[in-house]
This record gives sequence, structure tokens and C-alpha cells, in this order.
Amino acid sequence: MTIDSNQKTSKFRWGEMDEDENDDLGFLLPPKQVIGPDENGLKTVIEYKFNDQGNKVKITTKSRVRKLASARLNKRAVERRSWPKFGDAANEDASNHHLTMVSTEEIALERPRPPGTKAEESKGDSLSQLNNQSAVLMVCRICKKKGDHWTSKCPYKDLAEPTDVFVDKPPTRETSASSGKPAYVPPSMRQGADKSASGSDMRRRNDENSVRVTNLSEDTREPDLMELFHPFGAVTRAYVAIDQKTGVSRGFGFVNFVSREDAQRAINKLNGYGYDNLILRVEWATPRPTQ
DNA sequence: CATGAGCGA
Repeated sequence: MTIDSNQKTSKFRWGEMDEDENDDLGFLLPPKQVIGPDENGLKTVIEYKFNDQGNKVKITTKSRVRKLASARLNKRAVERRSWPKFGDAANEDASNHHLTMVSTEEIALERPRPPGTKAEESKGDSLSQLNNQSAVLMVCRICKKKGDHWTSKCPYKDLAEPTDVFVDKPPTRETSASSGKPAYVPPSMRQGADKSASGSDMRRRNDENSVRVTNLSEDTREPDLMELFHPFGAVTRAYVAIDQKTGVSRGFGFVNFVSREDAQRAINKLNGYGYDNLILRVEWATPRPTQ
């Protein structure tokens, strides 16, 4: 056995068999030529190889270079060369122009966090200032106490005497003292208005047709629910319950439909439906106690 | 397994 054949055996690799064979005899072939790309973006490559019969063949490959895109890319790449080095590269030898390196810097990613929690410690002062401001703005309309609670939370809410604020006593169509013009009365409050139809029920949020979805994967968000449910009909709301402490999904949510029929069809179709490797449970939600 | 947040002067 010669030294040559030993070397050949040691560097033999199945995947590169053809290339290796050509490499061995490559010195017999003319060198590879690359011409262009020319003004039309046409690039020509001429190379020589031995075919299966051991005959020398010339291979000419023409390819079109995307002129505009490459020009644009090059311009931006050239621009980047003038940037000052940053990160770990800033400490490297400036004469090393072709520096590519793996950074060992620690880059802190911003994690999802529960709403209302501080992003950074330094913002504590401005946050408490903000709280103080809203406490001053908070004045209960029933007991007039400032900075303690909103009207809806007033301890005297149920036994409070009627306030001077218009609540359920519509002004009649009489002349307003200040302007001399008739005071505006909304149509639903005018005499003879159909109280049952529009009016008070209209401005209540429609939380009917509320569908509860459980067994959601942790990374399912409201847009995903929307996408999943809106083919069944108009969706007024998609909600995913988020854990207040950790900020991650609690694995269930709600979807509200305009029409009860659409909601029922969604339940029929999507209950037991496989989504993100989990089997969804979709059923009617029991209405929330505080609505 | 499991039933929602925040609004507001």
C-alpha cells in the first residue's frame, strides 16, 4: 500500500465521493472561469470535469443575477461597514476587518408580565405620583368623599338620598333656565317612548351568547380565539384569562357572539376540536355574577 | 382542573 492510497482512504467520505475524485485529477483540468455578471446581470461560469467515462468535459453555466436587489443590498452592506463596532466586537483588534463573532453578552429579553407591575425599579416614584393624582381626582358622587372610592363602591350607595345629578328623573321639555333653549331629552326618555325596546337595555353590554372555552394551550391568545371562532358568525369579544401574578394564560377564555345561533354552531363544531395538541372544551358560559 | 378586567369625574 502506498502512502497516497492511505491518505485517500482516510479522507474518503461517501457524500463527497464525486468531488474527491475530481479533486484528485483536478490538476489535469483547466481552471474554473467566472465571467461577469455583465451589464445585463448575466453571469457565466466555465468549468471542466471528467465524466463517467473518464473523458474531459466543459461545463458552461449561465445564471442571471438579480441586479437591482443586489445593488440595494450592497449599498446597505457598505453603509454598515462605517458603523462603529459595538458589543464584544468593540474590544477586538480593529485591523481584523473580516471579524465575525459569537457574542457572549447577556441580552435581557422582556418577558410578558402582569399588567400594572413595574417594568423597572427606577419608575417607582413616578408611579406613586400617578396614584396620588388619581386619588385626588377620585370623588364619590354620593358621599362626596375624595380619594377614597368611586361612586359604585360607596358604602352608602343603597341608602343614599337622591343626588342633584340626573339619574332616572328625565327633565321635561321645558325651557332651560340658563340658555332659554329647550333642554335636550333623548328619544328614549321622551314621553310615550317605548321603554321595553331600546333605552336602558341597549347600553348594557351584550354578554349573552357567551361561550366558555377551556383546555386552551398556554400560548393561545385572543387573536387566536378570534380566528378560530369568527367563521361561525360575528364575534363581539374574545377573551383569554391571564394569571395576574405570572402573566401567563390560565388556559380558558370566553368568546361572545352577536347571535345565539352562531354561538351554538360554534359550540357544536369546536367542542372536542383538536387545537395545539389539546382537545378544546367549548360550552355555554354561565354569566358573570357582576355584570 | 378551570367562569374574565377595568372603566370613571
